[in-house]
Amino acid sequence: MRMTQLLIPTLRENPADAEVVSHQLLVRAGYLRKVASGLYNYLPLMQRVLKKISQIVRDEMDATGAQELLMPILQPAELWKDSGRWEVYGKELIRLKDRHERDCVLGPTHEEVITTIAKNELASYRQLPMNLYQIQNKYRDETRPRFGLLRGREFIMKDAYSFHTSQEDLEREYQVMADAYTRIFNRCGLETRMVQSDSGAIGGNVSHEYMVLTRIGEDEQQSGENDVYHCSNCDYAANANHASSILSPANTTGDKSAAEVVDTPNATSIESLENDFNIPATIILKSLIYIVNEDIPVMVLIRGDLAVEETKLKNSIQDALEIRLATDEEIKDLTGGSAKGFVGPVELPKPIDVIADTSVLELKNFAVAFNQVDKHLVGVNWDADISTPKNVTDIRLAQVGDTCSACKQGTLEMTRGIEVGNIFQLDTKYSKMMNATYADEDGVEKHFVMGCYGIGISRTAAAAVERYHDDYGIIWPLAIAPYHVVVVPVNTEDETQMTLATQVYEQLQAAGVEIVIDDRDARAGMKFKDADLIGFPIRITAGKKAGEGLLEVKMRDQKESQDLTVEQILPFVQQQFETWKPLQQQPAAVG
RNA sequence: CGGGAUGUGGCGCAGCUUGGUAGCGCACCUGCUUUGGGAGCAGGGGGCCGCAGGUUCGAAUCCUGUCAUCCCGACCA
Repeated sequence: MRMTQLLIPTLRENPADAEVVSHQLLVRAGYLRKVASGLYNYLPLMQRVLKKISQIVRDEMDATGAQELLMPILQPAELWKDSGRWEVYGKELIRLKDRHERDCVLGPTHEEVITTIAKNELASYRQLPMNLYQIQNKYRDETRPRFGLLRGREFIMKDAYSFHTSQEDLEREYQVMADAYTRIFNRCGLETRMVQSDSGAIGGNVSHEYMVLTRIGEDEQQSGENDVYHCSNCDYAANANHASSILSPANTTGDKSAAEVVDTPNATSIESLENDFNIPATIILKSLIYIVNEDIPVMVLIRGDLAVEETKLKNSIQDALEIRLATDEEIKDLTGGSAKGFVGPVELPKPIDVIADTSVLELKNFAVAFNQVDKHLVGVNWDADISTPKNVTDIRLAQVGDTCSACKQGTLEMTRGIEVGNIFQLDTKYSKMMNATYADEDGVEKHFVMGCYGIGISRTAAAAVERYHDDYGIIWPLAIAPYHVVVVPVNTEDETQMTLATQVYEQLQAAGVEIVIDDRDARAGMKFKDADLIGFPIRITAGKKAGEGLLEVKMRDQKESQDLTVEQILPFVQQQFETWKPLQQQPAAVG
């Protein structure tokens, strides 16, 4: 294509409303324009990148035997009421009414629709297993869209759904998908890590996320990244909302002491107890009150130095849709006049359900508040002073340095990553809710065992920019670049340069190379700046040495350039395709 | 949904405190000179100053309301 005919509106300055690098660069380089908060026009360059990524996804999905179809964005509310998610999904679900006042939704995902297809069209075990996928726009009414394409209200996603007769077959397909995902991201040039995760609103048992690893360790500004914990010894990796760990034991030596009351004026925090009253955080029993579904109070017990992981907590409470910390007034009401910092599981006016983290069981001679302001009990022991909690589970946020719960040898480290894919074992959650069944060998109707597998197409593009850029602009991996090559005639009025540039342009184009000729009557500096900003992997310049028949070839990710003749150009470019290897990351085994 | 900020040609911003007929840089159009890292000179076009009320002889500027956008938090594929 000729640059003069392309819509590539580059900007000299960063847009004022873009915070993260991928957003800034995609707007500046002419890929993206905002329509409204969280909604974007994908300009021609962006569309080409999205098509590249989509095609890689299609190739690999098709290679596994999955079949592509397309389901509607606009869906009837009935389906969502059938699955129960009309109530569960919350405000992120975009709901609207049609002219007949019928409730509708814009699909954030398509489990309901696909399960209906299975229900209606798959009648026999002979048709199973089956894996169906689509690449489609998705809608989520984010409370706060931000980070450009990393969290929009509309995004493009590949979503696949598989149907099976058994858990074993689901697990087989799950591994097939895990391997396909690794190949997909490798081909996109992205290093990913598969991590265990919480399955959230999608539901189900086992789930993993694919994270593009970005910065390591630095405490920089957020950019749509998540914390990823991984083991220094084995290949265990998990999202913060799922990571488990083995704690270094607290001080549990010594004889049991007798409990006594101490005055702790104004000790409303763990730090205060530690600093002002010399009570180590590791022997404090921290008590928090959460309100579940705006209704039911729950007391949460955890060791003083640890933090509650709220997703884990929510998952441990049956039917919990929403949880939050109690307000000061609620604390006062529930504890008979106590206040933050002095809440405890003893001497409550009315009993409150208690959920304890596993960390509290081994506490000995510990300190605890008992709903008396400015007082704590110390030297407390389970059973002797307080009955041991019955509802004990892992609800804590893992800490860097904790012992790995998988291999029990390594320690947990943390890195940051952008989630670009996820895979779930749904089991029979949706098929049961929507009563989707098939006839098995005995003629008995059984619920489909299901899996679902997502890849954020638009998010993957943004993640690639986050991962591959420099001060001058984007550095696309060859496989997902909008064009492979840009030819820059330094001076369009110089006939020698233009002739040579045109010759190369036509030759490469004829050979199937995706190429742009920058035929704008502009200064060389501007063309170079734009080429760097846009991120063409290969730049060919027809300049000073055009008279000698030489062109300057430079790779976007390298500093040096070399001079080649017209005859040498095509072999050189073809060599780049051959030597540009997708990452050779090995697929992970699903644990 | 809580806290904070901002809305002025396509983009980035000044002007607002102290009301008086809207300005700068980039981009755009014309001409000339330039042509290897975002050129120079000359000329030119484009703005209901987010929107709606109000105060005033007069409002981008002051007041009220409203909408939108962004940041922090809560939430999250």
